[in-house]
Amino acid sequence: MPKLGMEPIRKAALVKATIVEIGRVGSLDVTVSQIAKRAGMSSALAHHYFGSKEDMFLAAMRHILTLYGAEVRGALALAEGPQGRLRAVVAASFGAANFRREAVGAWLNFWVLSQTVPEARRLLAVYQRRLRSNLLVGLRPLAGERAEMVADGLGALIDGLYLREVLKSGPPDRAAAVATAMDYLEAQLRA
Amino acid sequence: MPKLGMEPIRKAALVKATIVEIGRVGSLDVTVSQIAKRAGMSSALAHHYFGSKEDMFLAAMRHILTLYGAEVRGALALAEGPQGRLRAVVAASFGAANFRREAVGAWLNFWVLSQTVPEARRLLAVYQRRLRSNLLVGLRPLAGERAEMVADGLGALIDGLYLREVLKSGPPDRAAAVATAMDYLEAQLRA
DNA sequence: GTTATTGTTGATTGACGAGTCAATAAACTT
DNA sequence: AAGTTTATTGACTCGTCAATCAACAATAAC
Repeated sequence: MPKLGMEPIRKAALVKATIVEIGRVGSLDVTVSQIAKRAGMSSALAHHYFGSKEDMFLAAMRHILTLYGAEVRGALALAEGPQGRLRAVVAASFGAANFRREAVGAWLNFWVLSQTVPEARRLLAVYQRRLRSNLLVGLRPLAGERAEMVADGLGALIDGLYLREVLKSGPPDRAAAVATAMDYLEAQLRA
Repeated sequence: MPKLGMEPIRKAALVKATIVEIGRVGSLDVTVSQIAKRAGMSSALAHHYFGSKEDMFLAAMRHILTLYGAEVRGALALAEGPQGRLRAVVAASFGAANFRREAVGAWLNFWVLSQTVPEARRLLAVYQRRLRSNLLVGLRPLAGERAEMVADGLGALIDGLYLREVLKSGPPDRAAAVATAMDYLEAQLRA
């Protein structure tokens, strides 16, 4: 009963399933069959739409980065003044959509992937640059020439908070993460 | 030509080789044969001394944590006053022995491992607790009741700096990492 | 000098998994 | 209605790899 125009639907389902499975298993050692099964199709079909498992990983990564980008852009649109912008970026980084168990687990594994796969490395570099530049817009008026150092520190801190979330049990504590990051920011701006 | 007392030598060689190979390949997808070859023996012998690949991973992890612990303890022995202690812990965290490419790569992968293997998780939790408590000793006299929050932030920041090192190319910049961490600390203590 | 004990490996087993292929079927085209 | 394109899968190939085994060698123990 082949309806036409299945491609985007199937691909979306596979991307979602990839993230969920990576998060569930906790590593990139997920089989294409597992992913395909969760997405409700055969592994052959998964290979039909994506050429390889690596392609699926990369598509999943792009998806997560897109989500993140959208959340930041949305928050930034409502923000006012440098302080508001900074708070918006930090809050969006730990937004409910990004800071969920599966996404965080997937994130960590994409970091690993970036050690081997150039395209994955590129994507992660894009994310880092974007975060850095978003922070700098808010920081320059407030921290002057110290802005760069503060941005680097805050960026690393955010990544570190993601990393630590992996070890924790129970649901992610977004408020605590935001508090820690904002605390850093306030301390730096007191200078 | 079997000399006796090979066990500790072989095991040490395997542990070292495990770390190097994980760092080189950039993931836990290293074969026992690769590790054994680098350590100058057959894969069968590797299995003889360690029951399984997982055991090798865990031994490698323990080794890295031991190195780190030793470096911290050494630095702490020479340190004077709360400030000195804090600086010592931070500097040791980015010490030449720990903050090398292979070790950082291995570290990241152990984080991944901790998602699946309880013992790996336990080891990482021990590291986190130790770091936190080391920081708190120095922080309590200086930051009072804010000590806990600052310790958590600094801990996450250190992990984040490790994480970011993975993406960088070229040799690790220890000085920059220490500077960023100390900058955070000074900002917090200015309150 | 026979008998454990320790060190060592090549060959083998057994399982698993990525990617391909041939076949089937429904839709669209002309 | 014949032909083309899209959707879909079960079965298969081919490679890889962790783990085991059987065998051999050298040292220590008695």
